[in-house]
Amino acid sequence: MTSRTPAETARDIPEATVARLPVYLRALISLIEHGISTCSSEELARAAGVNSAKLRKDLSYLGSYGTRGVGYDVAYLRYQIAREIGVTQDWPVVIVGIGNLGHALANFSGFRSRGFRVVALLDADPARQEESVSGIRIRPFDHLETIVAEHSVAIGVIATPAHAAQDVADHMVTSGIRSILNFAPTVLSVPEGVDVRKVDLSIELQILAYHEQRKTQGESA
Amino acid sequence: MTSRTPAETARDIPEATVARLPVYLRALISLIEHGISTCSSEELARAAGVNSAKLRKDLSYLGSYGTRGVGYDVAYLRYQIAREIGVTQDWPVVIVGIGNLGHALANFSGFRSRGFRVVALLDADPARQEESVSGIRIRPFDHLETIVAEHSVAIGVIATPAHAAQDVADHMVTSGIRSILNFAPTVLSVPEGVDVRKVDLSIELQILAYHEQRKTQGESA
DNA sequence: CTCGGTTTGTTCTCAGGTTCACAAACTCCT
DNA sequence: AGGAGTTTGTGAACCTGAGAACAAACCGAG
Repeated sequence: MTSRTPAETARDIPEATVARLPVYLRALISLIEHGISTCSSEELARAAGVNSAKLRKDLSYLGSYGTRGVGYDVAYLRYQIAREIGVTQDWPVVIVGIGNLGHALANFSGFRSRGFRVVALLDADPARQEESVSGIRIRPFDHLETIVAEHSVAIGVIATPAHAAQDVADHMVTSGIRSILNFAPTVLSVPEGVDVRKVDLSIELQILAYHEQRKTQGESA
Repeated sequence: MTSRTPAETARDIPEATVARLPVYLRALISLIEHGISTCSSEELARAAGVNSAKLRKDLSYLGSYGTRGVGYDVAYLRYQIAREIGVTQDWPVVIVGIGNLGHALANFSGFRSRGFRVVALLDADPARQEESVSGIRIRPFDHLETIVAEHSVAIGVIATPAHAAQDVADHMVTSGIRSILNFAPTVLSVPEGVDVRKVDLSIELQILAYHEQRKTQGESA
């Protein structure tokens, strides 16, 4: 059987699996670019950096898209995962806080090619509102609500300093944004129903430092 | 009274806890800046965005640094966590790939204040080697091995395009680097004993898109 | 010194995620 | 057509992590 109607496909996929689906998607695209049209779970798993059992179990949550004894049709699986994630059409995104990091994000071509379209760059500093980055003019932060309504923006990116982040998040929520990617090194509090994901550069480094310390510990002693 | 010798303190801290220690550290620093010298697990947990039971359990892996009926001495706990993570002294770091993101990372002041010191910026493109970013000149990529040896660099950051990342990682490993923070959207393969952490902007957005899609699904139907 | 109030550290239980291992299902060759 | 060889999908065991709940330990008042 396996998912006759689209509405029945998405059931309850474990969070850990959801976090890996984009990795599989990227691996599949890479395979396509290399002209590979079929692959086994073993091959795809290697390309994605996981083991094959986990890959197969992850895919089994989406449905039964492989063929036993053969493997997976790369293009077909790619479409199915993209559909499951929801990146078959582009999502409009706004970026708030166009400092160093904001610039880098605005210029990042990967967003465009992976299902996202930057519709606006916002900054509270009037001095920055003269500039434009990769063809998009920087606009005043208080245009947020208008822009969100106009473009049906559902996803916001915060790249401001830490002290401004909570205020930006509050405005995003009142404007109707329900998914936030936060690069500011601070804990955001948002109402129920709003998703926040955090990317924190120095935390990642500190985690590495911890392990590094344990490695070198034995030697120096 | 728990952990006489330093060698006995660090035992086997769960990975999930390690990932949260930097968050606690930041919350403690914030409390210090607000002039708070003592706090309960409840207060610290709120500042860190976790629940208090989890916080207490996490801290219990490090030792017994609180006082029942009172709470935690903020400054003392801050030092203990910093020591556990290993950021009481600065770690030298090199950044390879000084494009948009590399620039942003090089300018990011948070590294400096959180236990890391950027000792070199490297790029393979000779055109970029004229520039200097936040006072550090960009040097040719093949200086890597010399720099790593000279400054005892243990941590490397990759901010190159995807196609160059594996080659950079290989060179880092041969130079003696054993911890890598990878911003390039690709899976790195490294020998045993080398840690890689990955930060992938579009994957984070895709995870948000998945949940966003599920939220809006009910409405549009 | 004792008692009430407070907060930590820890134990126990449960949920979620990973890995193993194998039956089911497919292809290809003879 | 049948059998050998592959590869998927999944049931079950195992491991890691989260949360509730409580005993142990501390403070301060009287």
